[in-house]
Amino acid sequence: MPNQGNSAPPLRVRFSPSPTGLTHLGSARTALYNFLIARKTGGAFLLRIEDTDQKRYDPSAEQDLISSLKWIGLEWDEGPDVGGPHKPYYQSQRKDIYRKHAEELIEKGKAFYCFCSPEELKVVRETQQKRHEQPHYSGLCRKIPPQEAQQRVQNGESHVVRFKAPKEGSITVTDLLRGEITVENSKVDDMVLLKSDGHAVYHLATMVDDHLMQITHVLRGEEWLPSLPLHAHIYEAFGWQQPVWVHLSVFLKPSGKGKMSKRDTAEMRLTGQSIFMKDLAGMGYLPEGVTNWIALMGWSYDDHTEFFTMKDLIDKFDLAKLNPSPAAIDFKKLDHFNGLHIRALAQSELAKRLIPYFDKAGFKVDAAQLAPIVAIIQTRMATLDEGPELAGFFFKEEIAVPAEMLLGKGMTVAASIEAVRRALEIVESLPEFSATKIEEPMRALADDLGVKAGQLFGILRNAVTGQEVSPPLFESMEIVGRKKVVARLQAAISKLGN
RNA sequence: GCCCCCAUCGUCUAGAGGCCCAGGACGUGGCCCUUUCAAGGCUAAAACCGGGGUUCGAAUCCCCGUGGGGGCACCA
Repeated sequence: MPNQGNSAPPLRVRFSPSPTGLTHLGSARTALYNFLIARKTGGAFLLRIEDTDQKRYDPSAEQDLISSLKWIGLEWDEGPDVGGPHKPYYQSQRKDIYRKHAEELIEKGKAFYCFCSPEELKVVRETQQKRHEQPHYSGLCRKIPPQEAQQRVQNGESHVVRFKAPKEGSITVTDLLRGEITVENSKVDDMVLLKSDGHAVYHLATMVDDHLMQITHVLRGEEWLPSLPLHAHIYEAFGWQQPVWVHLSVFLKPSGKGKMSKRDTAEMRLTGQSIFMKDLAGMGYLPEGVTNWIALMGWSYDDHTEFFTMKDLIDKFDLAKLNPSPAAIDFKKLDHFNGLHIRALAQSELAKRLIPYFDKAGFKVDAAQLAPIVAIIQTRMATLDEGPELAGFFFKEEIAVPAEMLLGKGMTVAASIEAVRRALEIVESLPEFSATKIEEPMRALADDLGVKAGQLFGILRNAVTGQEVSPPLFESMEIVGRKKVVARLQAAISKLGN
């Protein structure tokens, strides 16, 4: 659908993760969609760190988060590291703001102080569960007269602030992807807004921040859908206008059965797959490939277009084409997209990105050395770490090739030796050692020997590259260079002779 | 147990009542190209969860069932 002149108004959106572990695919996609719609509409994308749970907050997770988002090319207009008009962007530093808002709600009679201890609460919850009821707050402290509650707070009694959820009637909230959702108010619990340590809980902190930071659209995970009615009530209690709610579907494990558990992710990493951005980067996936892949899990453009650069995505992304149903992750498809983006890379760029992988495999190479090689391996890689597997032989001084690999298909030892010997003669006598100049006499040699070209080339491939599977033979020979080819063929002859 | 969401090939999806005996992509099989492996081209198999409505007509709307997913904390 082409944009008809009067495009969408600029949206203010945010990604607000809680850094408690490594950044995974699901978070990355939520961040990506937020970023895309901000850029698309010329709006703003903010990053806000939800670190009100001091027990779970992990600074290294925050580092991982920032680097993961940057890796796929996301930039934020406001956030912890770049600042902005609504700072601070750490919820732990906004404690006073939340306290003030909690008090405002108490004054309005929309919240109350609760002095129930966690132990008491636990007992109530357990009996409710035994009775097969949805666990909910008993309502005990709701009845305490405000003055008395105020007094107890002033006396230093440990307390929390709870939302006074309406108990009559029902509430209808609208989600962009799912339409109207109506829930009985009796199902909305008196959730804790402010913990006894003075920190706000998500339900308060996020609503307050989204309002204060003038967020127009909330794109968040589907796991928040059950608390949407609560959130709508909180907005109403403050008298604020709600943002547009968009709940993105969750990612399911490859089997499609449930979302990834801690154990699943651990097992997956053992098999060389991972849902963590950090791992994906190390495994040789391109940020372009990963981005393309996750963008299409839950969003689509049309029937034919599947290859997207970030620029394309910004151009084409549209909230209206979001899909509400959960999606199973498929790593085969990642490989496909990654291959597509590897092939779309300029050769010089590919060479540059390949260097660290050769390095890791123990090959000291530079971009100039890699240049001719890239040309013949570019279509042969799904991930960058396949580079050294495919082309490591170019940089080895010696290659060890077992004798049985040097035997031509259906050929005797003697015939194989003869073939290599004759090929060696050609290699040594060629005036110009280039791929095109090598091929012709080698084909003639095969004819002369009475063997198929494939039989001869097979022996030579194994002798020169040490691999059954390699880039094209003659191009490889040219790059390896005459001197080394001669040495490797001589080594093959002596190996066969023993 | 209770609440909510979702439901098209194995997977990601197109489909907003007739364009659909359902299209694309990944994966899988076959063929072509080819010195191996890829890439590329062609091709095949493969789906509207079930039942009721509404309608001249339903993959598309409604209801029920079933299945799947998510949630029920002083975590986010």
